[in-house]
Amino acid sequence: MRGRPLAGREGGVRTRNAVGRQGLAGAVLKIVWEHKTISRAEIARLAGRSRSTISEVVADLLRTGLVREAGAGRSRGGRRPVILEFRDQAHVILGVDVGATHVSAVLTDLRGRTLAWRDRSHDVRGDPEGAVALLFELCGDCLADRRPQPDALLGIGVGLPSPVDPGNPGRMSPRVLPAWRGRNVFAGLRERFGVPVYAENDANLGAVAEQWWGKAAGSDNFMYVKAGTGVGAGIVLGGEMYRGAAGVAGELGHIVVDGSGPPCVCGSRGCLATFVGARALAARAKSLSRRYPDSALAGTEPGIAAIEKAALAGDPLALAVASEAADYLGTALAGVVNLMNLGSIVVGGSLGRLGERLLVPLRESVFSRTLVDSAAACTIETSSLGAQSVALGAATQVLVAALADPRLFPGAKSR
Amino acid sequence: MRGRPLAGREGGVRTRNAVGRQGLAGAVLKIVWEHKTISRAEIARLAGRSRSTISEVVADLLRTGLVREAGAGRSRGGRRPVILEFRDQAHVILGVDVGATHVSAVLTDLRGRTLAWRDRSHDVRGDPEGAVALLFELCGDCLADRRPQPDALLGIGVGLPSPVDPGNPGRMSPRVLPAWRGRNVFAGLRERFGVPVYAENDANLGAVAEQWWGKAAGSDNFMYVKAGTGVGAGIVLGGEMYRGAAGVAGELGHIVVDGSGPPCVCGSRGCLATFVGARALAARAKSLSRRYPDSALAGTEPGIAAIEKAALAGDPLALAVASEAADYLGTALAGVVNLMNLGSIVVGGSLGRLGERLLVPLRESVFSRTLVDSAAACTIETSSLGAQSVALGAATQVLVAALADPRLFPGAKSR
DNA sequence: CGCACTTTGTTCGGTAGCCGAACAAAGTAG
DNA sequence: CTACTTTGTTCGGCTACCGAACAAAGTGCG
Repeated sequence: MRGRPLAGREGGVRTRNAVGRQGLAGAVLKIVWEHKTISRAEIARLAGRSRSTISEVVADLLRTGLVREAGAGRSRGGRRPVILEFRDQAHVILGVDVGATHVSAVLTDLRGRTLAWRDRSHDVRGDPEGAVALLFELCGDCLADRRPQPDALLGIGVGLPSPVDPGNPGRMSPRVLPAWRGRNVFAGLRERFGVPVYAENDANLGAVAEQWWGKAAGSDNFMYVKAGTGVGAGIVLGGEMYRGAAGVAGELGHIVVDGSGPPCVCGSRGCLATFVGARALAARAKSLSRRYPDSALAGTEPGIAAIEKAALAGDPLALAVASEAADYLGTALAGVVNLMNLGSIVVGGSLGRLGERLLVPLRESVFSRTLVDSAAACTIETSSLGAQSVALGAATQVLVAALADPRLFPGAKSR
Repeated sequence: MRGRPLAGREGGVRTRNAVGRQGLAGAVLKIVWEHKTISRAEIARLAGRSRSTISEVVADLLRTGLVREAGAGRSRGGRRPVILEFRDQAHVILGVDVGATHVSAVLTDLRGRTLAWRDRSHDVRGDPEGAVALLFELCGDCLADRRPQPDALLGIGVGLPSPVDPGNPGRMSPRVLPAWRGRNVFAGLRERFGVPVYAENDANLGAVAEQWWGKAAGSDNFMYVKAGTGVGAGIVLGGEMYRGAAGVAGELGHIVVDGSGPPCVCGSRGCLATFVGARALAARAKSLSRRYPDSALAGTEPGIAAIEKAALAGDPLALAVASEAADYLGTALAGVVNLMNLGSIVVGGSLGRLGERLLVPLRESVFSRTLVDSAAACTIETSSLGAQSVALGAATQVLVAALADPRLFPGAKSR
């Protein structure tokens, strides 16, 4: 405690006056963004400030070009309000998704709309230098597609399959990308494109994407489950990303779902990962194939993509495998729902793409194991954002940062 | 979204100026409380404010009697500072613990020291009116013990074995105390003693007690496990009590630890509650008694208290039962630790009182199932606060509220 | 249609909270 | 003894915000 001066929010003290009016400006900007069009008087009511104060703040925002006046609105029994409009096209954002076997990039506007999109398979672990080059290339390609004004680029968000300390994005866990000297990559991006770079764990970004554009919109306590090669989760509590004591929260794969199940690398038995990972699904498909001789998967060595495809086509073997996985996943999620009293769960990744075919057995599994109070409060859905999910979340985290502090928008006048 | 004006904290906007300087006053008061003795200049450094501002705030606090000047401190190379001292005896607090089978009350000072203590067995569910009368009686007894100045009582905290909505303490889940008309009891307390009354769930209060006076001090992300008749948890994340989407977070008992275990009332199989609840422990002791003919428990129908007592005396049957329970509990906690990346776990209730006899198998169970990153960050302990734990936490929540807003201290001059 | 009442957005003076400079008091180090 | 620190107070000033007042522009009722 000694020697460490308070940094930022703490004990309810307002965040050191140095922030000046940026706090209120950010709140107002976010209100305008949320409503798309809104009057000054309405902002004043929503923000709990006087009209005079809001007028001043809005005058600043008009100067930045993020907000503009767009005619008169409908009267509410008196003078007609001046409608303010958030300019979604004022800036663009790059979002990058670095997976284990692919790199992709998306260019979005300030409303999460995709302006350009690139996806390329690549063995990131085997060729990390190549992955960095590819990352730069895809970013350049996306920008070339739309040729935004200079200074229109707001920032770059990067998603990584590894825990990321947001206060120290260069120092990521070396387990996944040992060859990346982190900081170099991010510093390189910053220099090449001349904008801030934000790094974050991929499951967390999936959660951000769902929170802003997907099924979790409006939910303050929810979990995004990324069920693909492995099983990870991004957890949002009280509207904020939850990272845990050491920044590695979200490891869903080692919840025990069958104490007498097969041993797991973590030292336990019957972990979720031994039933739901890509390898486990493939093995299960193989061992069940005798019972389903007509299945398209019978006699093959199916990968997770093949199982996903077959299940979507209604293949009974693939559906049986998915249904079993859903039952185990539901067992784990039921425990989480009971403990955390979540408002919603969104499932993404390969399993998430199965939609109703996953949801029916999954919901059955969860709701048969939860207490009424908690269960009534929790909705379970699959993601609708598809393969762009993580890249979209990566772009969104840049938007989040800028909406909270409008000074991050290039061209925002110093005042 | 429409029509609902922002209430309190939201989107980083400061909490409506009506708070005035109380925010800073609360922060300063808490700093003084934490340091017990401290100078104005040191407060200024810790709070990140100027010395002039802190001087003004301190002048207000001196007038309330909560803080006083206590001579000169050691020089740090210049003029000697005036030492300010928090007056722990300025006020007293009542904390009440209403359990399923007992009612207890504690009177504390502002440092969590017990000034008076009453504990009485009572069938709360069978005789709710009697429980209310007993509650009033014990509060009166505690006050009679010490006869504090009129106006010295700061408030009353009440712990209940049921979810409590802190914004609406009268409307608690009717599952536990159907006969209580909630609001009447609290309103009655408020009127009888003339102070504010705060209600909260008992496991949450156990967590508060550990956070302020126990093993979780300094931990921002931890869980308090109350393992007695049932299994519940109080969860603190980011330093704040976590309540979940509907205020019922903390239901630990229905995490699955053995998918092929016995059926549970919740609809699942092999829930933690089927292995660790009071009933499960008793049944297990009975079925194991043949193997331990020398045990004090052999041939009896042991309750949880008897098992606890025997285990503390080293009885091999009781230890075997406790050890098995620890293994199951550890299985569930390992999943939670992996998912939530907690900084520490404190175990209270009957099982917690076993100390090392529980901790050795429990830690073994958890750490053999957790990944290095998360496990390295998590300490596991048993509570050292004993039977007063919940009542102490109940008193503490009153202290927390008052430290955050010094206007709650009686006699604080208006300005 | 006219009149009373609303709502919006701006202007302007005032206030509360906080800071920084300046200062006196009281110390330490050489 | 001198130079430098640290503490705590005083005081002027800045900034964010509010509220009152007002003009502009609307609605609704008689």
